[in-house]
Amino acid sequence: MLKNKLAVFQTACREKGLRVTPQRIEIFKELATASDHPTAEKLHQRLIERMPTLSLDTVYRTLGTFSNLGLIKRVETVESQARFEVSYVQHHHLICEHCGKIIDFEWRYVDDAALPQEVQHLGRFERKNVVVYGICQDCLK
Amino acid sequence: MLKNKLAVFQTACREKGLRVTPQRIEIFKELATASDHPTAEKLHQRLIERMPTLSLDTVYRTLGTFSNLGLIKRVETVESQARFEVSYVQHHHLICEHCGKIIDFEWRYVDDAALPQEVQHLGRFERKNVVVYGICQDCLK
DNA sequence: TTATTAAATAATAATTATTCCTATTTATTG
DNA sequence: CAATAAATAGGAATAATTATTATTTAATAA
Repeated sequence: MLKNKLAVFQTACREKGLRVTPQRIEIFKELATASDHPTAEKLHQRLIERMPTLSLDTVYRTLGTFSNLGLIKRVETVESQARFEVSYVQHHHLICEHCGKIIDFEWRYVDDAALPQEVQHLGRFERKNVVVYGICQDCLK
Repeated sequence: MLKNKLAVFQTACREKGLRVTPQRIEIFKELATASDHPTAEKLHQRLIERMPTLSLDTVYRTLGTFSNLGLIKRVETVESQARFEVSYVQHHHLICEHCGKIIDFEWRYVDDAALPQEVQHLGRFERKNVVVYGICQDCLK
């Protein structure tokens, strides 16, 4: 499936006039195969193993570019460090207040719901994002 | 109504063993009467008008204390600067991607909904927070 | 295939946001 | 009013992110 994602990614880059550089490919690949919603710094740490000269700035810059183009998503959290993901299906997040873990979950009930009447005239609001705080199973033990 | 909020606030402080200092009162008051979900920095700017010696650190420290005790809430955004609010009724947020404005709205439909079945065994998750991104009316013009 | 060129990168400096340190002040309690 | 633990101010430190600039490189077209 990664090959698929990569193909989609490369096509998207070309469509938007973005160059397909080795750095961009590796950053995307790393994020696409990660399931822990890593920070820019964490991604950088992982990537320099195979790309020793990759700079942290490039990771930040690239994540910013991708997220502006909608290729990846910034997960909204209450922490100071931003966390990222490559997302294909619409989903929401559980955040453990104890260990900071972020868990994806799907919730069609909300995805399909119309926003309250009074929101309609406040603007054009569409992308719904639910974040649920609590304690994860591991931390409950 | 501010008097009410202040009374509640002072009682809460005493219950939790927090001293009721002028700084804490002013910070709480400022946040309770603000409707723009200000950042720590913005609050500080407003407060030094009437409390010239108030330090930025105190604002940060105090907001942290309040939010740990549940007296105020940190609004989750995708920006680097944290934003705060005093909230009494459960509500959610619309965020304008153009100007950054945050608008509160209520959504009982979601508040009352049970989380999906499969979330049940992932831990104890309760506080639901919906953030909807879009463009506000002002920015649409 | 190679030359051209605008875009992207690496490295480092700079900036922003937030937290820490410590001496001083102050709210609470008796 | 005195004692004291908690809170504050001010500045220094750290963490997260962004900007600067010289160098490299992907894309394009000859």
